[in-house]
Amino acid sequence: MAKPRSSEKRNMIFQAGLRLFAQNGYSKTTIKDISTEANVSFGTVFTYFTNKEELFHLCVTEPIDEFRNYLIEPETLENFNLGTLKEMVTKHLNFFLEKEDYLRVIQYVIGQPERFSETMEELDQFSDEFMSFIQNVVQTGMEQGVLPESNPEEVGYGYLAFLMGARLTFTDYPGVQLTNALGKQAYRLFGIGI
Amino acid sequence: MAKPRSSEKRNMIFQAGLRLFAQNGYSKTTIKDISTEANVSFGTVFTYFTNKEELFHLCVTEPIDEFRNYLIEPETLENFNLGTLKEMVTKHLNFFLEKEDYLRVIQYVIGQPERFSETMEELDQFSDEFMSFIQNVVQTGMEQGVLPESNPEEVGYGYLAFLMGARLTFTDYPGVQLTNALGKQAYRLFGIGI
Amino acid sequence: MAKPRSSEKRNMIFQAGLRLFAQNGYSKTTIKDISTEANVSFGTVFTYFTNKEELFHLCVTEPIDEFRNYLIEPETLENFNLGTLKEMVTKHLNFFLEKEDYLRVIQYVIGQPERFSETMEELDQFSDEFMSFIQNVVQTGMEQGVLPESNPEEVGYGYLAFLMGARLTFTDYPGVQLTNALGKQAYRLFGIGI
Amino acid sequence: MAKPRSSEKRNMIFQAGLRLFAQNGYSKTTIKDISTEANVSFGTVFTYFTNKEELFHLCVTEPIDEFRNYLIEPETLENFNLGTLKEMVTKHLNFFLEKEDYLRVIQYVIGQPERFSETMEELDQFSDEFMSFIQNVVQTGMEQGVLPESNPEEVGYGYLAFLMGARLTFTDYPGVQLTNALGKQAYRLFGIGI
DNA sequence: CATGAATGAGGCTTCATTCAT
DNA sequence: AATGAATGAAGCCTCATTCAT
Repeated sequence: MAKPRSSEKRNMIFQAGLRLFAQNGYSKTTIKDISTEANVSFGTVFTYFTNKEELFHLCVTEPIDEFRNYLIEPETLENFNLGTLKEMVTKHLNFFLEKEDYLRVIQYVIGQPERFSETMEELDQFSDEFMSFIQNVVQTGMEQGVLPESNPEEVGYGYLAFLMGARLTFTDYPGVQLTNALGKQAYRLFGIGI
Repeated sequence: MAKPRSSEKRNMIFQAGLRLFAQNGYSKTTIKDISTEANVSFGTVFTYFTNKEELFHLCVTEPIDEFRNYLIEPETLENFNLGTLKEMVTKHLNFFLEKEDYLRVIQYVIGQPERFSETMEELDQFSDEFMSFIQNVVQTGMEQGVLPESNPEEVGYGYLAFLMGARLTFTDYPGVQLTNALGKQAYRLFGIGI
Repeated sequence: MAKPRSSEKRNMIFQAGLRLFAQNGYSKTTIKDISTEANVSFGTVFTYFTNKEELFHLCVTEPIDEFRNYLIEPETLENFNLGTLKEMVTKHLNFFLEKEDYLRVIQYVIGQPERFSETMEELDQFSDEFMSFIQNVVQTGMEQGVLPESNPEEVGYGYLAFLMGARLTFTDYPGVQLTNALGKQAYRLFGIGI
Repeated sequence: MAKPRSSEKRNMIFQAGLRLFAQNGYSKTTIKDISTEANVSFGTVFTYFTNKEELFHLCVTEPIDEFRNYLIEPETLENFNLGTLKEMVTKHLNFFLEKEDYLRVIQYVIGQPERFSETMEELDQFSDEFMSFIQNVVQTGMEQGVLPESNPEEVGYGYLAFLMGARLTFTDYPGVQLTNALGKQAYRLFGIGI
């Protein structure tokens, strides 16, 4: 009963699931919808995923590793200055604004933590890691005199809230323009006036 | 066919609907769940609401007016200084952190705008009003020399994103502590304390 | 619990029921529909009729007596000639073509005899009476040399079938024209060529 | 989404639907009833038919083609005489008396034309074709001196009414006997034996 | 008598999952 | 591995009937 871990078709189904779960939520999305979107027959979905719940869980959790590597860059800490900070912020904002489908399902899960508790746990863990990284950034920035006196925890809270909200709040807006506008505000959260 | 607009039972159902939609989303929430939670029989739900969809739509849109009056205070503009600004921010944060159920359903809708397009429209309209109010606040603050040079639109974007994200991101955290922490960050978005 | 036998409102409800049962059948017609059509409140229907089933049964059976008197005229037998026969046929045809609503519900019941067995019995009884009357007419006509040699039973069968079919088959056609056309055919069933 | 057009099971469901719709009408007949009668699971009905309404519509309209071929025989016109006419009448009567289930649903639809307007249209079309065929028969019969002077349209009306009524009126009667009795009356409608 | 809110049984339909091919 | 017909549990909604006002 072991499901194949990788294959062309599995990926098609996975992407289709991600897209549709993001757009319509869990219950509204049907296996039929997914199979159609993936150009795959109905039964094939069950060849690669045990059931709908597992597919959803994997759509949310599988990409976490990739994103961890992308969003948490130790180099930022090693070689810290205003330039690397701004690069980091831009990277974060772009990611949150571009990975629309993925962020949506994440927000979907976060919005119903009791319902998807198991999935939520894995997200929480990543969220903690990310927050802790940001706090490190703030700490480092303060120590090096690049950032003003701040409470690293508070900055972390605010920054994460800001990033999540950006994705949630501005669905239709053109990306680049928004990145610039929100970028300035993000710097302000770190205490940088420009 | 005309459904009674107000009654003890209607309100029970409404509140139960809001609570459950917030917790489990639209599809997962059943009319049976709602009627049980409201201590009302199954059929009674349909005495007050045409169908599930309408109940959901009303759960999202009916409170808007009340919140408009609460969140958009023209007095803030008439008598503007750092104190009134901080009061406003505190009020906003408290609201976004306390009206948990309501904010969750709003975020649920925003996360699936195509699915709930009609409901989304009414939310968008309110969001525009709110953003425009914030921009007025920034403009007034700048004119009076209370706020530093800023792009009002950018501050509006950032502030709204921040508020929405606050609610979404920190579900379990104790309110007061978080209000303080996030409050400082909110001021920073207006350019205060940088 | 005795229901009032006659009243302005009862009659309104009765007529509305007849009309709607004729148009939409039993199950599709709701008490709400009937009360609305009768300009009466919902609950009032139950003031005059025990339940829906009884209302339907009465809509079909109550008018029978009136129609018996109209359709079965002993005078036709007492003073028989071609003229009275033609008068009778015209009367019958007009009745079957004009009492649209009533004939429709009758045909509705006849079409589902197992479903409305009790109601059907009363209709059957009337149908027997009517058939027997027609056989008498034929017998009398033959004895008086007005009608050709015929099997009275067969004429009765055919004539009733013809009348019922007329009502069923030609819903939209203009009455007078049809009465003339079908009248000639009815005479033929009695063996009269014109 | 495409439903299989033919299969053992589809046919079982179709026949069961026809039988039950004929016996109890549309609303009273449940999908559960049909599936049970067809020895099929509940859900299987929806594998072959989109919904109840479509099943009903098809029960009424699908057999039309077959019956068109059976009831409308051009040969009757090509080789016309009293014998072929009587054969035709017998054929028609047998059909109307034997296809009990099918005729009942037809009459059910005709009795509620507003309710089943789409289905009714297809029936009307066939009815026109049939009537036109009968008129041709009468015209031909007159031209060949086999039938007396008649108004073909009137004969058509009367004959169709007669056939429809035969089925409706005599539900319980033994077929053969009735065919003979009604046969004679049918000839009379064509002006034969008067 | 008149009214209509309250109730819940019952029907249609959807859809995840199974399984034979 | 791939397919899709078969299944039936579960949800929404309708509506006859009751009953308190």
